[in-house]
Amino acid sequence: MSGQSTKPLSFIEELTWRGMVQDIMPGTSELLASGPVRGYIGFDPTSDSLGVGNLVQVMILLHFQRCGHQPVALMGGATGMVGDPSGKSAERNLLSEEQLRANLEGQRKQLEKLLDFTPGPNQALLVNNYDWFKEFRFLDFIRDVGKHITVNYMMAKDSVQKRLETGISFTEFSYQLVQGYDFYHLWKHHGISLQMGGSDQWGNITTGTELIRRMEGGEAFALTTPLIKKADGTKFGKTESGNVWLDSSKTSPYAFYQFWLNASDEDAKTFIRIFTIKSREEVESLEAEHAAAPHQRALQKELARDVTERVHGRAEYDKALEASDILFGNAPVDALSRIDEPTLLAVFEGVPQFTVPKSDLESGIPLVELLCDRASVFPSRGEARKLVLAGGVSINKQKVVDPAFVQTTDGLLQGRYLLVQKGKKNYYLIIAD
RNA sequence: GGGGAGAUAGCCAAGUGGCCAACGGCAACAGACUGUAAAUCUGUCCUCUUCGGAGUUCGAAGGUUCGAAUCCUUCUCUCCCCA
Repeated sequence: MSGQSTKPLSFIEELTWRGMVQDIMPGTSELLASGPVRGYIGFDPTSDSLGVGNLVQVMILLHFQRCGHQPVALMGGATGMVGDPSGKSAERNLLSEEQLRANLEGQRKQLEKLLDFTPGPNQALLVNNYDWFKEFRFLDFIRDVGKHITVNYMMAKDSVQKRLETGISFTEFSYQLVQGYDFYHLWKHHGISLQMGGSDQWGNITTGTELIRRMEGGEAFALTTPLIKKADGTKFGKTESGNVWLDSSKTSPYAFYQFWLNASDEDAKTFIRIFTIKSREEVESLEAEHAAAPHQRALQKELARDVTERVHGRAEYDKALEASDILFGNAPVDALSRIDEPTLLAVFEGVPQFTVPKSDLESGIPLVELLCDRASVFPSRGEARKLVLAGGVSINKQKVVDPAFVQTTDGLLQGRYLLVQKGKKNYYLIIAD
C-alpha cells in the first residue's frame, strides 16, 4: 500500500522492482542520477528476426528511454562476422555476408517498431558496428587496440575458460576485443558511457570498460539483466515447435499470443514485470485480481495482450484473441459452423493448412489416411492411430475415437473446411477444394 | 609411455549367453482432473503396421554359438591413476 505515484522512479529503481537487474557496476546509478545518459545494447544478427528472448533487452532500452535517457541499439554487423563464444560450448559456423545483411535488415525493422525513434532529445538511435570496423585494418587493430589488453586478461573470462578444454579458434577468442572496441568507439565518438545486456555479456562488457580505461583513462559503466528462466527451470522462449519469434512469418501472431497466454501463474507474474511497461500499481492490482479469480487468468491475458499488441499491432491482437476464443472458448460446438468464411480464414491464418480434393472427400477418406498421407498432421499412420485411440484427436471440436472412421463431406464447415485438433492445443485446417 | 575403468534408446542408467525392443528415472507427447495454470494420476514413448505382427538396434568391424547387448579378436573414442 504505497502512496500514489509521487515522483517517477529512476531507471535503476524501475528495473529493480521488476527484477531485471543482475549485475551493476559501481558508480552506475550515480552516473544515471547526474543527468541524461546515452547507453547501448548490442544485438547479435544470428537470425533474421529477434526472438522473445531478445525482447528483454528491448524492454531495457525502452525503460531507459522512458526514464529520460537515450537508448542506442547496436546492430552487430561486424561482431556477427566473428561469433560470440559466450554461452557456446562449441565453435560456431560463420554466417555468410549475404545472410548477415538479411538478418540485420530483419532485426532493424523490428527494433524500429519497438523503440521510439521520433526525433527529440532522447530519441532512440540505431548504429551498426560494421560502419567503424569495415575500414579498420588488421595491423592497425592489433597495434592500436590489441596492445592494451593482455591475453592473460582475456583468458580469464568465463566464455574463454569454458572453451579451453574443447578448443576455441583465434576468431572467437578475439570476439571480446572486437565487442570491447565497440564500447570504446561509442564512448569516444558518441558519448555513450553505459553498456547493458544479458548476464552472459558481463565479460564482454567489462573488456570494453577496461579498454576505455587503458586506452584513454576514461570511465564507462555496465549493467546486466538476469537470464530468464521459467519456474520449472526450463528455457524461456521456446515452445514444442521451437523458438518464438517476433517475425509474424516465423511465429504467427496467433501462436505468439498463445505463447504468452500459456504462461504458468508463476511465470506470468515474472513476465508481466519484464515484458510490459505496466506500473507497479497496475501489476499488483492485476495480481490481486488474478488471485481472487485464478480461472479468469487475468495476468496471462493482460500479459499476452500487451506484448502481442506492441509487437504485432492492435489488429493482429484482435484476430489472435478472436481465434483463441473460438478455439478454446466454451462456445457450443455449432458456433463453429456459424462462423462466416472470411472470419474463419482470418482466424486460422496462423494455423497449418492442407488442401485435399473435394471429390476424394466425397467418396470418403479414412481418418488415418487423411491425417497422415493427405495432411501432415501425423508423421505415420501408426502414430495417428495411436493418438486417435488415446482420445487425442478431434474434428470440428468433436472427439473422434474410432481409427476406422471415414471422413466424408459431411460436416464440412462452410462446405469446405475441416478443423482438426491434435491434442488440446494443436490445430490444423483441412481445405476441401 | 605404464596401469585401470568405460562406450546401451533424446538424456541418465540397469542388464554380463536364450524369459531382451532391452528394468528404472528424466525429458517429451496424449488422456483424466482443472483455469488453455501448477501439482497429481493414467497411457504412449526405436521404425513401420491392415494392431495380428514385421523390420532394425546396445561404440565399429569381424568371429564363436542352434542362439550374443552379454563370450573372443581387432579397431575407434572417453574418463581416471602412475610416469
